[in-house]
Amino acid sequence: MINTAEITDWREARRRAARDAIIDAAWSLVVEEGLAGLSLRDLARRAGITVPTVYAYFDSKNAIYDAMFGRAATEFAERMAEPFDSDDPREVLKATARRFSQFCTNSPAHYQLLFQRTIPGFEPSPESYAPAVGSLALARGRLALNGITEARHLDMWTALITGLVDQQVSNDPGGDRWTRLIDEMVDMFLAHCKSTRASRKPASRPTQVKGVHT
Amino acid sequence: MINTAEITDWREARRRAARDAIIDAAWSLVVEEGLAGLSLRDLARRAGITVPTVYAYFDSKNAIYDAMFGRAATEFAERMAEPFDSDDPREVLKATARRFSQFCTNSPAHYQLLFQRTIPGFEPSPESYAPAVGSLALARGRLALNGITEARHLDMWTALITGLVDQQVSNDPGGDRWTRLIDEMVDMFLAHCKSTRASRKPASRPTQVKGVHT
DNA sequence: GTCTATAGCTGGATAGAC
DNA sequence: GTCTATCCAGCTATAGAC
Repeated sequence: MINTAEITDWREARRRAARDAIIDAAWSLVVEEGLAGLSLRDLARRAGITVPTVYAYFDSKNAIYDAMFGRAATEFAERMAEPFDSDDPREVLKATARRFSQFCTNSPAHYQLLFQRTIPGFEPSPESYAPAVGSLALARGRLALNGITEARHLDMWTALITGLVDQQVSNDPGGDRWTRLIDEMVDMFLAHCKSTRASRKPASRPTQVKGVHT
Repeated sequence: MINTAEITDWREARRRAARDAIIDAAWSLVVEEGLAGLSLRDLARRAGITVPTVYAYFDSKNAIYDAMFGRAATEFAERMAEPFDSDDPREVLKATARRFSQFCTNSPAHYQLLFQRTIPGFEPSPESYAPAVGSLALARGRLALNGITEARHLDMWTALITGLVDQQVSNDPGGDRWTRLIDEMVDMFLAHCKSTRASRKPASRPTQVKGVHT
């Protein structure tokens, strides 16, 4: 005997698989052609379907961007959550920075969609955005292991790392002119935080997280 | 008696003025609507002319981007070259960073065109790019006044400053959550360079400038 | 759900009269 | 040099048959 709930589950699984396949095609296309060059025609062709079929699964192009964002954010969170070889807090921090930069330089398109806001009308939905928040908390914890807890220093950390990545992607794509500076940057940062502990006054006004960070 | 050289000069001045007016309109439009939203129709309307007239002065849309780049690079170079109140090298460096960030946060569109490479088929011509090279030399000189001469440290400097600006523009537009960290960042950077002088081995392989930096 | 066919629009760029 | 008028390519999105 078959109940209706089973049928519903089965249908929803099929539907999700189809959606996933479309997002697969979208990412493979965007990695090759760039984020701006994504068109529904090309996407449909790559996915082996037609444009109206795409619309059977996504309401609009922005809905596709949103699903792409969610996929990328999940992959990013998983990558950053993987365990490290070392237990030394400093090494963990360096490895974190290296992972982040590797993720971004491997695919500038991922970096662009997740961390820069370059697509005109698009903002990620809270659901797609959720995994990124977890990653930020993770980074906060790894900084805390190094005795860094001030909000000001967390902002400095994100600026340091994204600055390296940004220069690398913009001015030396495929190279390592900036990424090879990661270890030195982290050492500099840790030395600074240690030396200024309780010597500078902390940031006075409350800050709010608006974007995705390491 | 009128000679032909005078007539030629006069015509060229007129032509240059007309070109300038079009670039004026282009920038005013881009500052309002964003860099990606520039269309020749809107541009012509804003400039009070028609599309074919635009083509009488520019061969293509990319030629317009190039002229916009040249204008922005010149303004940037002039701004960065203005004298400072203090003679203290450290203060000069901080003021340099503040000026840079102010220029970028005042108009993210300028920042995007000059320092990020987000427009698909566009690369600036050497002529438009020239002023930026001068600014880089200027920054190198100001770092040298602080005893910083290694190429590695110059790259760290550009990463630090653009990182702050990037986070500011992306995640707290209109605010100062990151820009207010400039002084602390510069102090951290100077302390690091001082402490590592002749203690770390210098970067081994030669580096080449591909992009515009501070 | 998937297709063919097409609407409806906006983009860059041009022809040709004046 | 400046216009009117137009071309043509690309885009997102939809109507309607199956």
